Amino acid sequence: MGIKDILINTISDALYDCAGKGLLKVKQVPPIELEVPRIVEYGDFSTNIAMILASAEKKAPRSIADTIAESIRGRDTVLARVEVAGPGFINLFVADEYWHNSLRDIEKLGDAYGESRIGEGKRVQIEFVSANPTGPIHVGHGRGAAIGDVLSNILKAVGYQIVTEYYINDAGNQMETLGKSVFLRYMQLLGRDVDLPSECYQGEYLADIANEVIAKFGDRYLDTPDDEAISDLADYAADKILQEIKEDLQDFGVTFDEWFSEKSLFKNNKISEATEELKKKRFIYEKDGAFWFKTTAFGDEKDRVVIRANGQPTYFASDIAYHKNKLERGFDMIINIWGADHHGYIPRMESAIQAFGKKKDILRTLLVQFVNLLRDGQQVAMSTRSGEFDTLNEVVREVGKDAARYFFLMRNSDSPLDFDLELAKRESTENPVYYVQYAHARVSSILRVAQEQGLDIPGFDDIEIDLLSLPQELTLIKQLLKFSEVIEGSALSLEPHRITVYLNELAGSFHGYYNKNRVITDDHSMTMARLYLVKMVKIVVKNALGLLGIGAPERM
RNA sequence: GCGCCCGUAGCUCAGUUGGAUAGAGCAACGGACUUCUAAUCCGUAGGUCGUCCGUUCGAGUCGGACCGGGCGUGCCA
Repeated sequence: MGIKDILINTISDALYDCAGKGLLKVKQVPPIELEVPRIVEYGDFSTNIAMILASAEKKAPRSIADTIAESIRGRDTVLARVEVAGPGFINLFVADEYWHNSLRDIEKLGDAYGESRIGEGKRVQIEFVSANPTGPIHVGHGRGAAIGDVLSNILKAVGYQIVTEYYINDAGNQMETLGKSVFLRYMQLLGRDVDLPSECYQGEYLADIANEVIAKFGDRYLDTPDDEAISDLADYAADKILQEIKEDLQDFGVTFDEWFSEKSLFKNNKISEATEELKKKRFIYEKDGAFWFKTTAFGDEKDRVVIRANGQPTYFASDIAYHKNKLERGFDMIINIWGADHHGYIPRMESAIQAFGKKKDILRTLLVQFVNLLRDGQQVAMSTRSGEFDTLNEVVREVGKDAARYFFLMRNSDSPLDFDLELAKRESTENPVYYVQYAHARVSSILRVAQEQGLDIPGFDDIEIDLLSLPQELTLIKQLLKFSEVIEGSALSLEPHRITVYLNELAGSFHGYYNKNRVITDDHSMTMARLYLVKMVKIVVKNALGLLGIGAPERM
């Protein structure tokens, strides 16, 4: 049981006690809210319960608070002090002893410290990146990749069963365009005088692919019918590009459990199955020669075409079939991580989910705002079309995997991200990723020196825990013990950046403590106590960095 | 026009389910290395939380209007 639950029980018991003695009228205890006050003087936790009860009790909040506080003081609790303050807050000060003893959990759990079971083994599918195999992935995809990857780590840590998935858009118009682009490059390389129209992909990587095709198959596509050549070259290029995408992601520390092909939906008739089902359910109707999904029935602003007048299904049709497939796989939750430019599709997908008879909140969509890549203060243009872009791979090579991941994870995904390449490269105090890693390296160094001096790194039972009584030490301990709660909050809100924010704070506390206090001194008992504390810091920093997929270096 | 996201210190951003005196980093200024890692720390300065109304004991947080920025608003993907 966490400290919050313990305290909620305490308060609840006190309320019943007061009611029993006739001091309060309350019959049913309302939900008790516990907050962590911003100001240390207001205690470790604070409750507004007296203010909530005021109107029902017809008494001043402060007088109710006094009554409750008195009752709490009379009980055997983990509290050192209970105070009534302000308009009627009850401030609770947890005894140092409780915090000290809780360190044992960190030691005992080690690598598993921070994990929990709130996910109850529920099955969650999380789809991210899903970039079209028409070009290398760029930094925008990188942000989605980092967020999706870390989110899945976090959800696993709190007890969900996770399947990560990449949806490959290997069908539809963009494949045609890809094939055509490669074909034209191919012809150019073989000396034919053809232009590459602006609607084609312009990137140089397509010339590389065309060169490969020449090396493998010579000029044979000059004599095959255009349709066939384009189709073959599209397949060839898409495979090749997808391989490169996989490699880029791997270098970035991101792998997927499943690679789901859009083409497979067509092959297995899944598109027509899905649309037929919706027709039967009367969610699809015909108008102007096309078939429309009645998304307005679920609150969308207008109905959407699923099959064009020319008989071709739209991208939306594939997505409906894909999500139907996700539902059939029986997940308890489906998470989509999309670029913010796709926000208009959320009502559409929610409509599809509901049309298949599920609640729309089984689907949770995370919108990731754009990355502004800066180099020397200048914004770098990103467009696959124009051929000018900064690929994820280039960024990872330039700043390293750790810095890239950390930068992508620093901010709420709701906010656009300024990614300054120069800053991320700098090995200095301005660069936040080093700040955190340095904390880990420092702890490691202390432990190393201790061992070199023949000291055994102590366990809980080897030390006098009371010696850790400095305010800075208690702050540090409380922060360490907050870790599980941070992970849970991060999981429930789908906000991985909370981990980076937490890590930054924790590293700050540690650096401050380190600079003011020596761990290894002539005082053997104190040395052992502090070595223990520092070891706990190491565990938490390492676990947190592990969730982020960032290295925890022993030395820097 | 309509829809979604954002607006907090000079800059980049945190801010849990509404709580008491709004936080951090960078930049600026001033300090701390015969010491377990100075990739660090300490201090100073910096704010009408875009504006206005509302909800309430209490609003950066909830609601409405407006202003500013981003992105959507295809029988493209």
